[in-house]
Amino acid sequence: MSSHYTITQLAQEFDVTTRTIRFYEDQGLLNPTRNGQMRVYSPRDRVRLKLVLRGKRLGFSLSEIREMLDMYDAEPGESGQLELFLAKINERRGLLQQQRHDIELTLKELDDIEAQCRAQLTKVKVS
Amino acid sequence: MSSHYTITQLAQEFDVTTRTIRFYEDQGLLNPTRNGQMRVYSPRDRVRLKLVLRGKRLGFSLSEIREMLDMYDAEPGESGQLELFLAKINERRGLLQQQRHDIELTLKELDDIEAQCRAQLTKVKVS
DNA sequence: GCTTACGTTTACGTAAACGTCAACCCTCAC
DNA sequence: GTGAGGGTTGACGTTTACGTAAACGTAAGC
Repeated sequence: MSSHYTITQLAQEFDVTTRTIRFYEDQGLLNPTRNGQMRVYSPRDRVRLKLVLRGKRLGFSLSEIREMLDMYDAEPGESGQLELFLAKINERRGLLQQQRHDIELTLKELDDIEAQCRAQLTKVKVS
Repeated sequence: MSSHYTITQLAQEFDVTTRTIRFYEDQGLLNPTRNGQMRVYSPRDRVRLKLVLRGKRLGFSLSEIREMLDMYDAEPGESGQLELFLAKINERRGLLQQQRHDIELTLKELDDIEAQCRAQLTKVKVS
């Protein structure tokens, strides 16, 4: 639970290259401070990196991920902004639910395939 | 429930371009027959296209999707092959479960954000 | 004082997944 | 027979998400 991290620490912890981390900074996803010219990452940066990687596992593009990160630390704005923001949230929720549905379908199909496969296996072993 | 489809029919039904469909054929994901030089898609092709698009929504690459498609119509092989195949299935299942977990986390966080947002909204309206 | 290890910037390279022409072929209604 | 609306094959362009190499700074250890 350190209060700051070097780039290689983060790279090792999350199994990405330093290049990748720097690239994410270029894209405005991370904002490390500097000690001289060296990057210093705060726990907040670490969390954001974790969120970025989670987004990637879900197949979102970096710009979509940026949108989501922006949601996490959005300044509470005026009413109109908030309504619009709620809409964005719902849109993303819809996407995620669609994905979850797709996953359920695929998992079921994998079960079917495995069952057939196991049936075949015992058949082969018996013969 | 037609017995065959043209490329534009499929393109319209699934909201992709014909270019995309032809590209998937180049990648060996679809195998339409020909009437003269025109492509003719069978219901099987249609299902495969649907599976491809589902895979895309889950963020899988086309080569990963090809692997999954291969699973669907794998010839029941010999015992060793089958064991290996079962391993592949489990690997993919693991990925999907990880994704599902990621989705659950993200959905929860969206709920939190929305709650905060709504709280802010009533606050703004009251003041 | 030299190497080694880690960091930096700059910049060009690349693989994936298409988009976007161009140039061509059918065929069918007018 | 012509032109409009479908289809076809190249082939080059584009975006995203980094990889990779060059050229350099800095602090640690011998």
